Amino acid sequence: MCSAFQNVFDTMLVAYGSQHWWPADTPFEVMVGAILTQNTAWSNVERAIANLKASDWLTAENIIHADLSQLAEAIRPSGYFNQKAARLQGFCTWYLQQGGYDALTQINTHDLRKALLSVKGIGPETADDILLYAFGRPVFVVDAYTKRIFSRLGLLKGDEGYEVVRAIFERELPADVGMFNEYHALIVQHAKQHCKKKPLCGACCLQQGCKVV
DNA sequence: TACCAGGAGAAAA
DNA sequence: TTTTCTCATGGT
Repeated sequence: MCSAFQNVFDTMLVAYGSQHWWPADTPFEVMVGAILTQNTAWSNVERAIANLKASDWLTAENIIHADLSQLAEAIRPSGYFNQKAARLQGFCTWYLQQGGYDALTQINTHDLRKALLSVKGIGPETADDILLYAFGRPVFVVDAYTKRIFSRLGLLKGDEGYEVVRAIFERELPADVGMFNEYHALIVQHAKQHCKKKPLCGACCLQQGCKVV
């Protein structure tokens, strides 16, 4: 099988190379980063994570015991800091109640996704970031870039909901963790390079080289 | 100055 | 059920 979605992946991989995601040292750091990056540029999240590391607050135990206002101050650069501080503590409370990382790895993907979505502040994209990049589950992460780029390519209508888009990608592609990891990272890289505002800029590899366009 | 960034939840219609 | 509003910093 060689779908249009496979062709887009091949084209971007040739253009940008392997992205080596997620940019984090531990699975727990992936989870924290996934919450902090909601509607926020990653460069701002990096500052917030550096502050957490400097305060030794990059563990679930230390986050829930941190003073909420001090925690908010540490993550201020990532924006929405009051909201995200409360959500980080809420997530970490749930995380420890579940028994931590090793206990969560025992749960099947469907149930783990459902459990993550039950946590306040964890929506579908954040849940899928965590499933794919922290737990290595074959889940396709959909973001605003995904909808924008694939709508312009004519592969999506553009008004589909999150779960519909996710189902399309997971139907069109093999359930391969390595590929899903790379695919989402390449979409982000592509969006940063090109096509932020224009309908498909001249330098866009998907316009010049992709067979589906 | 205005817009956008690796969203989510609550309130309003 | 669908749309709108709120949360907020930092770069362009």
